[in-house]
Amino acid sequence: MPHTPKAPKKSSCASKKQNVRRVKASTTRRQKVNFLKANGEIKKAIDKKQAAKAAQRTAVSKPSKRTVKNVLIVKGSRHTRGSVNQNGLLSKRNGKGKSPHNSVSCLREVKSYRRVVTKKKGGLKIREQNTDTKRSEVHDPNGDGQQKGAVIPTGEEQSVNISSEQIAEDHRETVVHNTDKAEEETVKAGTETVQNESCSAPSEQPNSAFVEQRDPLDPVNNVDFAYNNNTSGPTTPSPSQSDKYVSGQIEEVQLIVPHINFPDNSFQTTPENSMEAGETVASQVCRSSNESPALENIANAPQKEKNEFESTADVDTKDEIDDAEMSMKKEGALSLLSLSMTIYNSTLCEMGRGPQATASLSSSTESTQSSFDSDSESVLERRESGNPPLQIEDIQLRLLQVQESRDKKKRIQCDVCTPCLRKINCGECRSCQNRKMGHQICKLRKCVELTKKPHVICTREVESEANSVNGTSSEQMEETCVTPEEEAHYISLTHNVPPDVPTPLQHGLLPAPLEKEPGTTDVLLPHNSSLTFRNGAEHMKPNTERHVDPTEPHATFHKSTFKKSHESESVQEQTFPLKKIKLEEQWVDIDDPHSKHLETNGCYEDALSTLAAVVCFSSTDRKSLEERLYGPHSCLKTEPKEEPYQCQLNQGEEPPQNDNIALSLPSVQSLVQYRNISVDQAIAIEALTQLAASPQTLPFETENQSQDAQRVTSTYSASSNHIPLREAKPVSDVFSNKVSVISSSLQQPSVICNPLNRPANLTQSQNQHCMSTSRKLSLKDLLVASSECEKLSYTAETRRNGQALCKAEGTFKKYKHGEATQISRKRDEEEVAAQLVQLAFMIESRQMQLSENSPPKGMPTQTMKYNHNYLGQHLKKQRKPKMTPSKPRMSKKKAAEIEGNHCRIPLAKRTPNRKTPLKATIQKAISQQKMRFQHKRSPFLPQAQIDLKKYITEAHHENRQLLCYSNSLKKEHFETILGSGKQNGFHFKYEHGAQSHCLPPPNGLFHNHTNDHLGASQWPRHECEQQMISQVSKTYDVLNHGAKQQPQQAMASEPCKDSPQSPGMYHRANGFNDHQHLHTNQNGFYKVEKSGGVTVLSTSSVHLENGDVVNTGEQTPTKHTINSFLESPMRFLDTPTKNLLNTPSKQTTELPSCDCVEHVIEKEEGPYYTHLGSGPNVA
DNA sequence: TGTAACGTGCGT
DNA sequence: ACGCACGTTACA
Ligand SMILES: [Zn+2]
Ligand SMILES: [Zn+2]
Repeated sequence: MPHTPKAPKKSSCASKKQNVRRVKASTTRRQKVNFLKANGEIKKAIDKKQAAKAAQRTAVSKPSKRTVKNVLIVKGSRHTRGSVNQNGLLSKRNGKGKSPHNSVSCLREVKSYRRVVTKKKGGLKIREQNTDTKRSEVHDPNGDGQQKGAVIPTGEEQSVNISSEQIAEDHRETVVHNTDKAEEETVKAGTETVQNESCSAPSEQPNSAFVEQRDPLDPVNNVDFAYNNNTSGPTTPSPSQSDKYVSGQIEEVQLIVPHINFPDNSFQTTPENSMEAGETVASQVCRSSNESPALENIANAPQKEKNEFESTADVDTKDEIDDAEMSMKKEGALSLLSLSMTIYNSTLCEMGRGPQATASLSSSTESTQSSFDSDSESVLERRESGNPPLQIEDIQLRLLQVQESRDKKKRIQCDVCTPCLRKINCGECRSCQNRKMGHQICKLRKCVELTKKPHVICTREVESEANSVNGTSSEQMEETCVTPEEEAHYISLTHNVPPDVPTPLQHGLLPAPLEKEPGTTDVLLPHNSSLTFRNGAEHMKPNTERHVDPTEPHATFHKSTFKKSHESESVQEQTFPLKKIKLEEQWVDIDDPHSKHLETNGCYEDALSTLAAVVCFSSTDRKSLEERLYGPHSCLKTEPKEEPYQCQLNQGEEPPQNDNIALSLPSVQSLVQYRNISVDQAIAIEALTQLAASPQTLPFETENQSQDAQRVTSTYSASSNHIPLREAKPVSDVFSNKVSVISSSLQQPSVICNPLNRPANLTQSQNQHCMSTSRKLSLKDLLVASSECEKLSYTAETRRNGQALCKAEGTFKKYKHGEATQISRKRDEEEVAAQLVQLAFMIESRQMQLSENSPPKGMPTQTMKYNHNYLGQHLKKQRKPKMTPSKPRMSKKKAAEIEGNHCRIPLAKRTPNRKTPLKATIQKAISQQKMRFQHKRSPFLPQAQIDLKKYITEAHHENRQLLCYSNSLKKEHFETILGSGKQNGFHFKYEHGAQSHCLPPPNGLFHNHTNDHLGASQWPRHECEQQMISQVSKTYDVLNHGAKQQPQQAMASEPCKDSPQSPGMYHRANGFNDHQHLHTNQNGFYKVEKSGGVTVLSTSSVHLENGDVVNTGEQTPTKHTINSFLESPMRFLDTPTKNLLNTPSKQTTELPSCDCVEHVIEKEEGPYYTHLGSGPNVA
């Protein structure tokens, strides 16, 4: 007794409220209003008729609610929704679509049934009475007795009423629903109020029908059957039953449960219920044979009713029920229930009640279902099922669990995506303006994940990622970044993806060498995924499986992988959700060891060797290198290098040679001897030369190699990155952000250039080694001295390269392998040459610096980017690498001079290219064109480069300034570099996610820049300035802004010393902040481009030359600057990035006070490119 | 309990 | 698709 009233009351209350709301809304809105009104009226009428009792009101309210619900589906209170959903589920089972519609349809159907029933039965009065009594009962437990009395006469009703209040409740509910439905019907029909009543009766009708049906069958018998069935449970349901189950398992389940319960509690009633249910089932079955549609309708209707009942009964129960239903449907955990149901049904069917009852049964079933739906628990409790309860309970528990597990409930913001990161409502969007009514978060803040559909997420996410990748828009990247889950999926996908990716690019072109080894393919996979970098690197050889695991993803994943990588980075920055973390963790885990190895072991040489190997050798070599690196870390260092290299060379040469790069030992040896170069260097040189010879193949190879190298390096850097990424956030959000940004930027920009650049870088590194060796500076020494720093830098570069490669790959794939590859090849060649030269310089500079050991500052951009990851961990290390970059810049200058614009242009182009893929295809086209021009130029052979380097190196110090493409640029460089470094970092950190994407063209470039900056800082500012050529692009604004503060400070310290330019630098930086592309000098090109929201930083490492020449003494100031950058960039970035984000405008707002800057800016504005690189390009 | 936001459906 | 409105939920 008490149970019944309570539930209804609750429901009624809720329903009332809902009704009110609904009414309001409905009035304003839709047809519903009409229905509601009609319903309300009808309800009222019914209520009046039904009972003068006050309790009736409640009943009325219920019915009204119900009606509302029925109608409602329209507005549908949640409950109704839930019911609707349930209905929908049921309907879905039946094949119907959405719950609301279904519910509506169900209602209609129900109505029809009712009508039919009423017509058939003709015992409307009784039914009405029943309904009334039921209602009264609902309102008043006492009513039950009345009802019972009333019901009793009907017979079936007796069983129902008598059986228990619970049953009565169920019936009541059903009745009410029926009434409601009837009302609705009346409303719809508009004419037949009587029918409505009759309809109300119809709800009872089922009962009557049951009675009729029952008449033949004794309820007891039914009950017995039910019990038997239940107990026997196993009794195989008739095939028809199975069919039913299939069609509507949930309903059946629900029905079953109630049946079970009923039998337990009330003998007759239970039997009735069971009978009903069984009948319904049977009827359905029977009908199904005859009238499948009708059955469906019926089933739906009952379901709806059930839902309604449930809603009325208890909201909570409803929800649960809904969930349970959902779970039931999905999981089929309810199989037990279904079995019982089937049993019942079968028994019922056997009983022969079937078909007729169907209509009535449907209603009855509905009632039963509804009761069950309302709450299996509540129902159980109410009904107090004895034996069955256990099963039921189990079932319920299962259901609950399922529900819980499946709980639809609200999803929560990912807190990772850019929108989620936004904490301020725009106040302009409709959501903001209409928040009260809309209850929606600011559109700008709406989580990307939430915008996605819940279930499909994985695929969609991947797709989205892929799209984003394709789109290359920073936004997409950011968006894709994404949901942790998605990320996880992505990651997995990415892992899978990489393999795919490699196949097209790597495999297609250079596959042979890499592929030769089985692992290579796997390796490729990691390569493919920029994200995986480290993982890839690490995994590449050893952990191919890991990558393989992900194989799930498809080609599209490549993109996704890139995105993922970005995302992962970004995610990491943002504090990825667990899922993301998981994925990341994998990477990290993988990376970590590498990083450890790298760090712990002076693998630096290995890294170089690996780079060389990568460049020169096939994946196998790489693997060997990796193994060496990882396994014999210590060994890997300088001394062992040669051996491993040799081995690698031998190994690698053989396979790779086949492809393109076969390195000739004699040549290598000759190189070694002739030039006093280490074997590694010689190998690298040869590789470079070969690459130059076979540019086309090179790109792929280079890419592959670069990827590998990146992987390797990435493993180093990545490991650091991964760790930092995780930790980075806590350590410094900026760093992490930067990293992510950087990575993203790198990836995108790198897309075209990176692959080439990387190889170039690698080659450069090798060349550098050679150079260094030639210079007599042993890489080992350098490595040892600056092993960490260099490692970091290299790793960073490699990472960048890897990322870039990944991106590039992705872009290539996306765009068109052929074109991209060709271009990339040309670019690669040119870049490689330039990079080689730069590298040589870098190496030299490093050596110089190493002696000095003050490079860390130099890390600027690259270090910033990569280091960001590291930063927290390894700032110092980064600094050292910085030194190296500075050299490259010098080398670049020299190269530029020697080569002409090749290096520069390629870099510039690269950067633009990178940019282009990301943001604007136009830019890409332009850049590509430029690149093409540049590429046309023959790449520098390593030897030639070395020679050049020698000359250059000799003249470097003297010529450095000269080398500096533009003196003014130099100043700018400092500023830009500093600013860029800082800015980049900041931008990346802050903006990267949203808008700006730093596209570090060549890995080296950024590093170089950073390094240069550092080096510059270290070195005499003058030199730095000279060296530094900053191209200011709109993007610079942000960077500059970011840089402004720190750089200014740092710069102030340095530049002031060096020259008046420094102030200009500051100004510039400030000015640049607005929107400008900073282009660094030959040494390092900084290109910061902002297109819309994306900011791309392309940096060519400033050459050490400056640093080499002097700077050591002054490095400290740069350190400060660097430190300030690292530290302060966050600050700077915040505002600028925010500003940028807010106003991605390409405002060329304030040009730097310095004329130079302005000039640069002007020039740059058009092409974005740096004067050095872009100068020609732009020009 | 109140707020913010998700989920849903409908309408356009 | 987008917006609107509602109901509901998650969270504080
Ligand atoms: Zn808003
Ligand atoms: Zn989000």
